[in-house]
Amino acid sequence: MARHLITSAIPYINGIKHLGNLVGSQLPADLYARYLRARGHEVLFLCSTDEHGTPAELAAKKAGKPVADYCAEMHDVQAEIANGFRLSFDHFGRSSSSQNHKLTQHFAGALNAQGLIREVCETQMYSHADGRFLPDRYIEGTCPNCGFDSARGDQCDNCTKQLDPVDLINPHSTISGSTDLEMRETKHLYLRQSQMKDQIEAWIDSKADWPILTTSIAKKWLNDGDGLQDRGITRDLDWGIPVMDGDTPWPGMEGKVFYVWFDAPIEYIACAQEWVEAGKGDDWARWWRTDKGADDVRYTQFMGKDNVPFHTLSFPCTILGSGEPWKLVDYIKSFNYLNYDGGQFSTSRGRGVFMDQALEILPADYWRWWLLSHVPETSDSEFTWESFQTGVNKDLADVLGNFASRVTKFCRSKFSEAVPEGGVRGEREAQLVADLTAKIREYEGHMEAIEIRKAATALRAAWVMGNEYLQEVAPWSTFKTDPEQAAMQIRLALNMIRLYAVISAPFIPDAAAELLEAMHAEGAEWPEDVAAALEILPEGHAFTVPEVTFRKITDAEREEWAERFAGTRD
RNA sequence: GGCGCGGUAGCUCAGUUGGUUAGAGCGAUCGACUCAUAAUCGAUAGGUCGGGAGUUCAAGUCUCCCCCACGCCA
Repeated sequence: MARHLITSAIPYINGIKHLGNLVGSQLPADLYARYLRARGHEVLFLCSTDEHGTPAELAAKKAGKPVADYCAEMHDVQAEIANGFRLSFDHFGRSSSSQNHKLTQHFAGALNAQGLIREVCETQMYSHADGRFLPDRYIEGTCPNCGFDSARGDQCDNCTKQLDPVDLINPHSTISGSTDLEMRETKHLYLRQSQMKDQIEAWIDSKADWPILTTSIAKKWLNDGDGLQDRGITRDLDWGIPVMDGDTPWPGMEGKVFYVWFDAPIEYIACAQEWVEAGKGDDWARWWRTDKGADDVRYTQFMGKDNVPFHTLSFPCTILGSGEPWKLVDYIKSFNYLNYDGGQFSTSRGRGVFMDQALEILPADYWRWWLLSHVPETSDSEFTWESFQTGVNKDLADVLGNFASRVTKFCRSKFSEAVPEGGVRGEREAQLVADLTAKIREYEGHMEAIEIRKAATALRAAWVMGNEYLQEVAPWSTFKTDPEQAAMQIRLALNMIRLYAVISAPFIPDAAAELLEAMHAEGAEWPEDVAAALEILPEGHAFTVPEVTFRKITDAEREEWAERFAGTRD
């Protein structure tokens, strides 16, 4: 038994995420957390909402609400949807929590004490009408290069030229439309990541077992161009964590806040403090402080590839640079993107399926199974309704669900709704136990290595073994000549239903729970000994024929959904 | 333009440190069975492993060049 700290990249607050976001971090993290718990490990699985920054402010403004209220509401919405997908966070926190405020300010102070913060004076576009500095992308004007009239301050979408807001002709604020802009001087804090390049690189190099995707992105940023760059960690905004040097004011930084990328990962730690505050735990430090026991913790992070630089470079700079004994990540599992039917999911164009919509259509397990068995581990993968339909119908309805159905219904009709008595297992049964044992050990190996697709394949193969066995021993035939033989075969098959429920639970927790309930099973201990696990339901043990565990997706539904989600949400 | 991940049977993908006849699932075809959600099980299907060159006794698996897709950066 070990202790595992697991975090999923924290989703941004402004709206409901689509399936691509889900499969890229939260869902695989949940799978891993559930698996480790099932194996008896102590797990702390944390996630939060990432709430600071300009997009949140603008989304709140659009909704006509104070930003704090907006974030509180959206946090609850995201929490409810996460619950709908059965994401088993031990705590779902908020980066705007008081804990994160204090901790972020603490880290800034610690980094400053280590000489890793420098102050930089720079000029930025200020909008009088909006009463604020504008991030480059919120300024538009005519491109000096191609004449495109809606070029953004950071880049022209037409000719792709990189721009500076001052280059734009007739620049205006996209927030208010105002042209009353001026370049103003402002002071900001930079984290001197360049000082830590060697230390970070040595650390990355020591992680030979990380996914190629993770290390290749990290190394690119370490060695590209002039190497690891210092990064601004403050912004001229209202909504965020006020800049402080620990718990004392930072002269000249009044009215400024930390930039989201700085405070967001720190929320991983603050979330553990929130977890304690919420009464769910009593010692966050033993998970996060190596001087308080966290050396025994294995920390695994899950994220999409766009988040890799922050987790391999920026956040480690914060942790290591503080000079304090904070727990550093042990393994980073990163994912490629999930595309939608030939293109990208698009939040702005409403293209693809969003988390709330998915749950309106079908139960969480359908999505969990398909998404996890197609998770973009080695390269981008693609969601199509055809693939989803066949994947769900074949694997869940035909192979697993129908197995439970055929066994329980046969037993009810030939014997009763109780595990039948009599008969003795023979060679074929011993072979089945051996095969299942080998397959389940393989499954465990893939789960421990977080090879999710391979784990799904192994799990499915275990399900198939039940059907193979039934087909071969044909209890419907043996029943006619030797009912005790049939009883033994069905008794074994009934136990297999229970076994399948236990090992499948990390992927499809609701269906697993339903099957366990139908089998009137008590407990769901992991089958360390498969032979023993297949004798847990004894002769005479009553069960209930389960309802259809997985109904099939019809062609009509598939067509309707394909059209409905093609684009333009609301 | 630079960099990164890929380009393997109709589709989705596996293919360890190079080594006997390149694999799985789905789809398709044929067969078996009839307990079950018209479900299941079995067999078959011959893909120049993106293209070219090279290293090697031996390359999908290493080197170089090119093409394509996606992404990141400039």
